[in-house]
Amino acid sequence: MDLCEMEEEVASDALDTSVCAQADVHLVEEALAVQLAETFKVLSDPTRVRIVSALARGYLCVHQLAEALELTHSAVSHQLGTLREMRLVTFVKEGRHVYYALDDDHIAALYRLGLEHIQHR
Amino acid sequence: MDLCEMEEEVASDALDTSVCAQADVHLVEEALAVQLAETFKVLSDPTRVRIVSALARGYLCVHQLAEALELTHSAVSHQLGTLREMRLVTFVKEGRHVYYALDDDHIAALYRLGLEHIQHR
DNA sequence: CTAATATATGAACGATTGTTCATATATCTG
DNA sequence: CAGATATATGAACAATCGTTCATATATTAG
Repeated sequence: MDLCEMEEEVASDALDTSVCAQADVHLVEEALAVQLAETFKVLSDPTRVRIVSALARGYLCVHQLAEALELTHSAVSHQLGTLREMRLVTFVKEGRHVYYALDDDHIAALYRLGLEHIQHR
Repeated sequence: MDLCEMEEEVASDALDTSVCAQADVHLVEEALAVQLAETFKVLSDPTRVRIVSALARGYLCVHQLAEALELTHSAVSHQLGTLREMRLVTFVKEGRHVYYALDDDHIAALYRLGLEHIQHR
C-alpha cells in the first residue's frame, strides 16, 4: 500500500481531513512485543554480535571465543549466558569444554539481514 | 559443519587435546558489529516493536500511532526519532502531518523473523 | 491576527545494562 | 590426592536508556 492509497482512505473516512482520522491500526500483542524486544536486546551489544558472527561458522568453546574476542573468560561466559537465556544459542558439553552454536537458522538469518540493512545505504 | 567434524579438526591441530586449540575464528569487524548492535538496539524496546508492527501495514502519522498505542504524542515522537536516527523508518510531510513508514523490506523481514524465532519454540 | 492541531526536542529522573572482580564449580592430568 | 584448566555466577559500579514534563516550531482554520 503506498502513501496515495492511504491518503484516500483517510479522506473517505473523515469529513474533516485536517484532523487526523482514527486509522484501523493493527498492533502486535503487548506480550509478543515484549518478547521480541527482549530477543533484539540480546543482539544489541557489539560483543554479543561478534560472538554470533563467530558462531555463525560453527561450534566454538568459551576459551576459543575469549581468545578470538580478546576478552576474559568471565566476560564471554556472561555474554553467552545472556544469549542462552533467550535461546539464541545452544551448547553441548564435551568433558571440560562447553561448545556453543547458534540455536537455529533464524538467528543466523537475523544476523545476515541486519548486515544487509546496514550495507544497503 | 557439525560438532563432530569440528572436534576432529581441533584434534588434528593440537597434540594435547585437553587444551583448547586456537581455532581459526572469523569475526565481523568491530565497526560493523557496533552498527549492527545499534540497529538491533533500536528494536529492543516493546514500544518501538509495536510501532514497527503498526508501520508494517503502511504509512501512519504520529497522531494515529499515539492513539493506537495509547501513548502521548511526545513519547511516540521520541521513539520515531530513535527509529529515524538508525534509518529504520522514513517519513513524508503532508501539511501538518508527518507520515512514517518502514525504511525498507529488511526491517519488515527482521520483524517477521524475530516473531518466527519466538513462535518456533 | 489568534487559537487549535501536529510534531519535535531539551532536560531530568529512575531504571536497566555491561563489565569487572572475586569466587565457585567441574573436569582432567599426573 | 593436588594442581591446572574451563566455565559459571554473584556483587557492584559507571554508563546508558526510556519515559515524562515542559516548551518550541510549524501548519491550518477562522
